[in-house]
Amino acid sequence: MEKRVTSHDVAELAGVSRTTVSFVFNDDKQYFVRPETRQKVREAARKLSYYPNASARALASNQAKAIGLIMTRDPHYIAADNFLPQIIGGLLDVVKEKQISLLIEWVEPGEQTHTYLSLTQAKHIDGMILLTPRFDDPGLKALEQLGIPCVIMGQVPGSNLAFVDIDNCAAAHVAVNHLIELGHSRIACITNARLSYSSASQRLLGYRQALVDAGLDMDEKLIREADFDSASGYTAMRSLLSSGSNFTALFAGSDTVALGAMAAIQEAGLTIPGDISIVGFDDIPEAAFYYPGLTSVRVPANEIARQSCYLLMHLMKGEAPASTSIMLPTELISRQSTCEIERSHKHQQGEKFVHFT
Amino acid sequence: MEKRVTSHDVAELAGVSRTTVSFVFNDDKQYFVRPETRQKVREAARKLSYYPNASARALASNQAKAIGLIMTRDPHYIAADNFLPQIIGGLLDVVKEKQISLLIEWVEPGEQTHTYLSLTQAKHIDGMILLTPRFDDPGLKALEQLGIPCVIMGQVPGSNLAFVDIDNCAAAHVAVNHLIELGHSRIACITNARLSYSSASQRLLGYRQALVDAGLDMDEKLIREADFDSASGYTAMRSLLSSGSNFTALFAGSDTVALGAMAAIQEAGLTIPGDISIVGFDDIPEAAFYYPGLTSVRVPANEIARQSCYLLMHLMKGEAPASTSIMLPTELISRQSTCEIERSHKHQQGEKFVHFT
DNA sequence: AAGCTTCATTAACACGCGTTAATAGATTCT
DNA sequence: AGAATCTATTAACGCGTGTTAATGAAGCTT
Repeated sequence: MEKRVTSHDVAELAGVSRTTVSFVFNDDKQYFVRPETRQKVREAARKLSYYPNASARALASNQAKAIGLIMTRDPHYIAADNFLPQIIGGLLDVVKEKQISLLIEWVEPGEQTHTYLSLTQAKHIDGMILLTPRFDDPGLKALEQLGIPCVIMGQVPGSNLAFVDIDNCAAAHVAVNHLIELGHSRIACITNARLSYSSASQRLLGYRQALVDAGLDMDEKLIREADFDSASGYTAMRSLLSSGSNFTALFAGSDTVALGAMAAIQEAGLTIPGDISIVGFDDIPEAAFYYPGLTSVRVPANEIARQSCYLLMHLMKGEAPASTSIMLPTELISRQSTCEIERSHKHQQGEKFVHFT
Repeated sequence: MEKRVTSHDVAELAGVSRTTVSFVFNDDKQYFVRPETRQKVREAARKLSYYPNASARALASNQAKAIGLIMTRDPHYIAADNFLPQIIGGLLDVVKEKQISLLIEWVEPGEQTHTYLSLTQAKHIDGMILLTPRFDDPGLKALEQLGIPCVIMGQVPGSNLAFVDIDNCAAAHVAVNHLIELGHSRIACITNARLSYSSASQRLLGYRQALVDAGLDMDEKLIREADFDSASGYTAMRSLLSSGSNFTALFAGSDTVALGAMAAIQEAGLTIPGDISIVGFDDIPEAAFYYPGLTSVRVPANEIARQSCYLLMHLMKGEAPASTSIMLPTELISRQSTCEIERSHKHQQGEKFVHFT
């Protein structure tokens, strides 16, 4: 069992005090260390392969140098979340640049308050990013009251916490309107999650408003709730198809759900977009490669992650950021899964498809 | 600025010493605390909403109570990794149960040794799980020498580190053999990543052996390297199609890559499996919903994650685990993307598809 | 009643580092 | 030359906890 190398050892080898070593390693501008001394310290550290102890550092400085990504859905659904890799990719980019660590945590329903407080009070992390919390999350108020640095990816009405989001309602409106402009009037909707998740209810709202604004009838029988994964989208579409209601288009709350729906449609012997046009949401990297290429609302996942991270770091520094709520733009990406309703009566076979991406 | 609540405060309120508080919070079996005293302490802690400081704890006990998931590919490709959510889901499950934290880190090529050492020596984490490191990762030797608790998801030849993996070569062999049994002899291959990743080279090896074992010709012109994402699979297939070589089946190193290839095939006006049969790898949750449903090798992602985590925790305790290398079984899941070669000459339109899942 | 054991609790030190106020040395100013 | 200023470095304390060896209390034996 080798003795651990401490700053004391480095100081000794370099012939300076521990304090100087600390100054060097923290690049303290305030206290000037002679370049020559600095060099000696660096070299001694290298020789001993010294790595400053993170816990001791955190304890002394009262900063964990870490942030947490907190997820509220349970691991089973996390596994089906095709959006997550993009988020993590974006986050990793920034935390690497800022030299801090990223913690990932899952909170059980009912345990929110405890988990949030325990994570921050225990100083495991300096701040947290909440990934799409639910409407009714009771922990949010606690976070707000205690003034804990926190950014929500998504929005929770009634909360004053900082957030980064897209305008789900408006984006859904655009998506559905696209279908309407193509001549569709019977448009089904499958949500991306249960409605206690704000993104799901917001997207549903946009769907409703688009129909209303276009003066179309709203048929509640054309609405289904899915549950994050493709399987639930598949089930929802089967239910729609067997319900007897007729429709010529679908607005899906996520690409993952849309994929399941597409499978159900094709399995039933119907064609896309010939019989049913589909618009998805998220524009995950795979959407362009689905068959047919899925028209979708591009959500700047990477940018959401990055902005959340930057915003959080501002809050952690105690700086008042320019804005505590950031809305990022979305864009409808048109591919082959949507077409004018007239075409639905034409023959669709042998059609060539061209990718837009 | 409120003063932080420490174990001292709790001790005071409960009328005991700080040591006793520590005993209570660590459920120390060795030192008996009277149930009555224990109760007093618990209540005092609750009243003050006391959360033990993680850094101080880590410093004093020399355990971070955290493990790290270390990824070697860069954020851009992490974003396209549909396998990741399953891994994270499985990991979260276990670490939650064991009451430890999960850190996620990305290491730059060239920085491996430094990053690994810094993470463990600095005691940010007690152990690490390396997600599919590359063949030539120089940091692995350092980890081995220092005896740092570490589990590899995947395999690196020449390393004695513990690992959890599937038999990539054998599984690929089975997958390709499936195509051969269906009568295919001209089978293309697109790897799931560059060959410096061991899973990619192992799967390619299985492909080669299957052809050899069946006495078929090996045509190097039918092999392409992809790069994790669907886009690279798409590009690879375009390259295959325009190369002039003819083939009636494809073995893709991952479902994500397979999806890109499928898009390229369909875009070229060819049908699956009519003109080209496809077998993927991973069996990600979406594979069943692709069009057509993708025949794939099921990799027990969740189980890999769980076993890795358990194994790592054994190593962290210093226990000698039953086995330091775990191989998990795979299974070929047959769906609609593969068929006998004879069918390729029949008319494929209007075919109904049935899902197996 | 003195000695021994068991049970419950505690005082005191250690963990490795950040940070402030103080010190010694070098330089400039009057 | 002496005082004042600046530069480079350090001694000493504190961060909040885990842990060991020691202490005291209580019960039991002889």
